Amino acid sequence: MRLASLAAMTSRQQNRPNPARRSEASRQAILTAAFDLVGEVGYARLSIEGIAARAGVGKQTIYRWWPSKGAVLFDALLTLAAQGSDDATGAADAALPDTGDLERDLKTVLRATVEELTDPRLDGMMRALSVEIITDPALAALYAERLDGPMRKLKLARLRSAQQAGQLPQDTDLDLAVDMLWGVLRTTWLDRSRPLTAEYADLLVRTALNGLRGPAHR
Amino acid sequence: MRLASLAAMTSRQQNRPNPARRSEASRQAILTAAFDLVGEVGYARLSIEGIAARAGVGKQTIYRWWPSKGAVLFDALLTLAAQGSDDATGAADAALPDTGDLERDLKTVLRATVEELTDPRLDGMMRALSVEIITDPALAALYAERLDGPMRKLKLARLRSAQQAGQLPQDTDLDLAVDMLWGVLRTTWLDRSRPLTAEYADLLVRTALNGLRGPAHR
Amino acid sequence: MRLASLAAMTSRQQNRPNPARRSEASRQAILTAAFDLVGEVGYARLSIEGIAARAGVGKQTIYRWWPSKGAVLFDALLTLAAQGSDDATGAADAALPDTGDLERDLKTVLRATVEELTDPRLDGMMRALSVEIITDPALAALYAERLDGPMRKLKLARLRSAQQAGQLPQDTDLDLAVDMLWGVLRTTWLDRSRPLTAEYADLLVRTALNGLRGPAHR
Amino acid sequence: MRLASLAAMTSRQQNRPNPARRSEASRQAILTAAFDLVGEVGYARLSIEGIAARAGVGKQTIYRWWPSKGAVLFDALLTLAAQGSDDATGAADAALPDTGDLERDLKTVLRATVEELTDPRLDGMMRALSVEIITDPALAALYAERLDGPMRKLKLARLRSAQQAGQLPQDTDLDLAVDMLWGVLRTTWLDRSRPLTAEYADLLVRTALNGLRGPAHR
DNA sequence: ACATAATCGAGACGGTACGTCAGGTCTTTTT
DNA sequence: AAAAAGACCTGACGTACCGTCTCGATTATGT
Repeated sequence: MRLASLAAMTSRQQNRPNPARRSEASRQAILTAAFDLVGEVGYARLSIEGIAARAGVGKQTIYRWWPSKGAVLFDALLTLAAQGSDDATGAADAALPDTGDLERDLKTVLRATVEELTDPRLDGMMRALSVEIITDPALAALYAERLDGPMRKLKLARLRSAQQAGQLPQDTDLDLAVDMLWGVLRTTWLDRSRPLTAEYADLLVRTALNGLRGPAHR
Repeated sequence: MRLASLAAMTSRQQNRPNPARRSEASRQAILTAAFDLVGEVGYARLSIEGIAARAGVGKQTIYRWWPSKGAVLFDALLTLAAQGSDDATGAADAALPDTGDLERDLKTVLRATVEELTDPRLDGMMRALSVEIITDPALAALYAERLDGPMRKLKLARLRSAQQAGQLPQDTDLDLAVDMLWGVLRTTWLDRSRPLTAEYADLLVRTALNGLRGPAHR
Repeated sequence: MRLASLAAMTSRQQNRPNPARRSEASRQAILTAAFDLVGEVGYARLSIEGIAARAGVGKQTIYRWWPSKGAVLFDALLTLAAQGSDDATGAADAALPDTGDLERDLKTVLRATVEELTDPRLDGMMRALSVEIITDPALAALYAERLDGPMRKLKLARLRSAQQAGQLPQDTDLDLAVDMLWGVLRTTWLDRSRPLTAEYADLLVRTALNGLRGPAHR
Repeated sequence: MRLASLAAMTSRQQNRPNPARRSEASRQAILTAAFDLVGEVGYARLSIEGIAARAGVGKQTIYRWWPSKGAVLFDALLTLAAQGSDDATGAADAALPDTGDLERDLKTVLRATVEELTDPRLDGMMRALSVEIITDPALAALYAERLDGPMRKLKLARLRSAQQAGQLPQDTDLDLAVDMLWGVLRTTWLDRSRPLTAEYADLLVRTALNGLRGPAHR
């Protein structure tokens, strides 16, 4: 899916502005302001006016380019993720660690996720985005495609590799497997039902792999 | 925990009103209006003013007894749940089915949950409440104690019964087990990442019990 | 006019309460609270609820006996005036000073009025009552009859005495004369257009008596 | 005094809005609505919300430009007066009639004032404004400067002219003279103590000029 | 002397309006 | 032509009081 069709999904405006004349400085300022503010005041008190004021930008500049508060947030995270990836050799080549030991690799990755969710800035941002996703199916679809999708691909790739190595059965539903690992983590984080620690990540990986009935003697 | 301490957690007001003089008719009208409206207009467009108008009640009567929109929603669901339980022999005696066959029983229960989440009225209500819980830690605690807590107790009881019957290992983390069943279901529902069907429920139960590595030869 | 007919004018209630059972303590408390509060917070922020709270009285006790905020204020001033008169030999016998020298006597009385209007408590009270009178014709009539009326009688009596003594022409409109003295004073006070001083009172009396054209050579 | 300093007196807001971008249409609509409503429902039931609704304007647009209900009323009257003056040769050139006969001229003017106060719309408006002036000293000052002030100047000019013509003594306090004529009229009107007629105006002028002691033989 | 009925304090209730905040649109001026 | 600025209409917020209405808990007779 290319940018044009994405814009079609995102935008509700008739007289589409000309992206070529867009001010990159304003775009960056808005995204940064949104990210900072959601970390400072939380989702509930985040306002478009606040973002505009913080970014030193007219409100219309936001409304011109984004259809909703959630879209700005979404874009902020997307940009952030892209910048993060740029540190490495590029997003396309990114992959989860594959040492051959599935359990060890999963623990590594889930520990990293736990750490991210513990950062208060990312916590605020992710919660805000979660709210938007729950509320707005269109944004949820966008999220699934642009943010969650690429990540899920990497996860599935790692699991498929394990499947090919005979460490997972051929008939395992890999999408469900992803949910059973990262989905459970996400629920626990959203509900704050237990502290997110490395130990919890480890336990989660072990239990998901072995099942509730426990490890078989292999 | 008794009502007094619950009220202490819920209320932020100084001059606490006298619950003895509370109008039960208004309380019911507000809860019903909130439940109906969240189903009709969705969470984003739900307003206290709207609830008050629909219920034929002054705004102050809502603010007098609930600290936030989320608390009203929460109470609406709680009341609904209580009424639901009253249909049977009473909430106290409620228990999950226990035929001795854990897998079968879990499938029964998760299928029922799937059905509930498919009802558009409950869907709207639960999404609204989820948003509030994500946003407001105080409400999350209340939710954990009053709504999720009792349900979780029943789930844990069923799992413990299986543990005692030797169908689950003694060292299984039962709280994690609950998250691995219902938490995954909740994530899938929140993200709308796949259709919620009875088959999905069955697959989920099977996978969670056996683990991603698949069933062992026992 | 007796109390019964006054009550008939004042009250709008159907089931008239029994005055014999009325709590004198509450009545006093309400009147005092009203008087104190109007001095403290001014007319704009004076509320029935505030009076009730300050008086330690239920709101209904106010609504039962007075038809409006203005009526309470009016009653407070009336009671106060009555108590003031009781210090002397009684309201009925009260009279303005009559030394035979009209100008001197008028100056004495107007200086006293100036002093009263300078007291912040009476100032607040009188302003509040003025507002009510301007707004509510019924209350204005009541005021004219019960408060302004008796005072005006005394003033007219003093002027008539001067008339009989040949100090004022027979055809002088005495009501207008009263307005020309006390009415001008009231306007100046209401508008705060100049400081109210004894000198001003003197000047006013002199000018009103002699006319703008100045004293004739008699 | 220029507009800037007037605004400084009137406004209590921090982030002063930019008057250059003000909507003249909204301003007119608000003033007209206020004037009409005060005539229809009276001062007591006049509300900012009502004015906004009638004017088809957001409440904030009123709060942005006026500090209080009274200020709106005040402005409405001011605008009306300005429009009234524009019918003639302009406000600057306005002057009271000066035929050389002071008594005749004063009677003419006071009769006109009587007529104005008899118009129910102006009556309602003026009563409302009077209430605000009594209550709010800041507004009283504004009134004294912007509405009463200019009128008083004209009155004083006419009286000074009479003084120079030898029709009034040099030492007459002209401000007091104004109060003795228009102030008495105002009191009578506010209290509704007698019907306002042309005859009353004539009597008032005669009595004020000649004094209560009556005309001297000149 | 006691039953009876009304007043009392208290305050919850359905309302209206307050003054504020933000949403999303529109217009003006600057870059 | 986009951007900064911000006025505009709209709608909801949470609060303060309005005047009415129930609640027990005192009185205060009147048989």
